[in-house]
Amino acid sequence: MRPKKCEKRSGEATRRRILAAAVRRFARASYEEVKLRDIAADVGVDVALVHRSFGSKEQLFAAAVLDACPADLLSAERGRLSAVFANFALDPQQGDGLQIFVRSLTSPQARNLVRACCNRDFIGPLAAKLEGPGAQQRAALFVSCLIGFSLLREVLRVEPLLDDEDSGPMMQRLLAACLDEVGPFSADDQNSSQSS
Amino acid sequence: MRPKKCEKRSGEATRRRILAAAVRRFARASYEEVKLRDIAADVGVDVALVHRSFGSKEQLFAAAVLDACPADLLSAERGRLSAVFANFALDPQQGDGLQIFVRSLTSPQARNLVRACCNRDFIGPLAAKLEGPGAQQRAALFVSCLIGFSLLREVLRVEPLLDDEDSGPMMQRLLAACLDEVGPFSADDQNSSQSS
DNA sequence: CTGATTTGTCAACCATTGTTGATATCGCCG
DNA sequence: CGGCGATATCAACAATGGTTGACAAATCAG
Repeated sequence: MRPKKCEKRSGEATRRRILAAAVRRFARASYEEVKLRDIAADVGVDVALVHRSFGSKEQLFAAAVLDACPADLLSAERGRLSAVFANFALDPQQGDGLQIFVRSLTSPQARNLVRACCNRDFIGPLAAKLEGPGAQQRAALFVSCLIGFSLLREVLRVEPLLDDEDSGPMMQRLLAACLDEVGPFSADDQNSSQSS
Repeated sequence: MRPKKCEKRSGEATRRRILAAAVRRFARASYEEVKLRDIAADVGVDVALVHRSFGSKEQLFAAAVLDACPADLLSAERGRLSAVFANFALDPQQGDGLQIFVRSLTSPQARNLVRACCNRDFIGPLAAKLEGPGAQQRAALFVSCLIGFSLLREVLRVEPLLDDEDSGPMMQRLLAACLDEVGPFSADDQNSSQSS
């Protein structure tokens, strides 16, 4: 039987430290770039411990994604979503949640997991807050803008997007346009149905 | 010295076939996923030849990016940019140009090259077509939307974005909004053309 | 034909990296 | 103390994949 007051010596504590280090690494480099040995070095333990603590690199990555997922972002009320997300996109330090997504988007090992997270934790809840036709599509477009922006800004570091003063309002208006689809977007697609 | 009318037997021809195979591979998988041995198998030659023909994997990738860069996209006149790009984003077969970008965005070996290409071949010319303040920023935002959309649609295959009927007009309006952004995403622009 | 140059192949190298099994060490219980 | 389980280390494995050098074969000059 497992001890109840246990987890004293280390155990769960080091596991958490490993997870934290993994989140930091995965948020700053792609899946392939991150080596288990680097994470181990961050924590100060052996590679084997990192591996054994989570089973495999993929499982560690999965745990990191779940741990860093900024679920609270979506608690913002409908009218403030664009502002909240725009600020979020501008501040990479605020959370590694989006970065860990963006960095690993093109990694084959991470793709399925990232897609699931993207649907479940972003597009789904977002669409639930929107009304009107094409809620799913608009939510997905919203997320794609957010990710594209973060990608060019944080990963590629494209210069025109680095300035917060300029990018902030612009980004917010763009996101609002995705959501409020009444204005520039609506036109006449009443016929379109929300599939799936 | 090299023969003048030469390049008949193989030489340059196989080099081209290798490059074509590389473009196809790099457009469908990330830098790390693509193995030189796969490209060699596509063409029907040995790995060593692929390597020796281009010097290294990185140089081959660079050649592929340059080869696939859809520079002609920007020849569209100002009023049709959003339509042209929206259609382009919807049709992955039309060219591997955008895909090869999107796939390799997060690859460390490709990052510098991709950023350079992104600035030189997309944002720069695009900004030159825009007037008003923040042309660079709007062009960058335009490209980020395009890339984010392509990423979620083609790489991640997020469902709500897969339907051309829904995504097409939506994407076009979003891109137009990036370009026209004189005020707060002017509410009424019915000038956009529904093409194709 | 002979020899040199290009074009291509074969096998091996080498570094990287996730993974695994044997082993030591610490905390605890009887 | 002596054993037990969790914790952690070490060394080694195995597979991958880019790279390299020696060599065969085709092409062309003379």
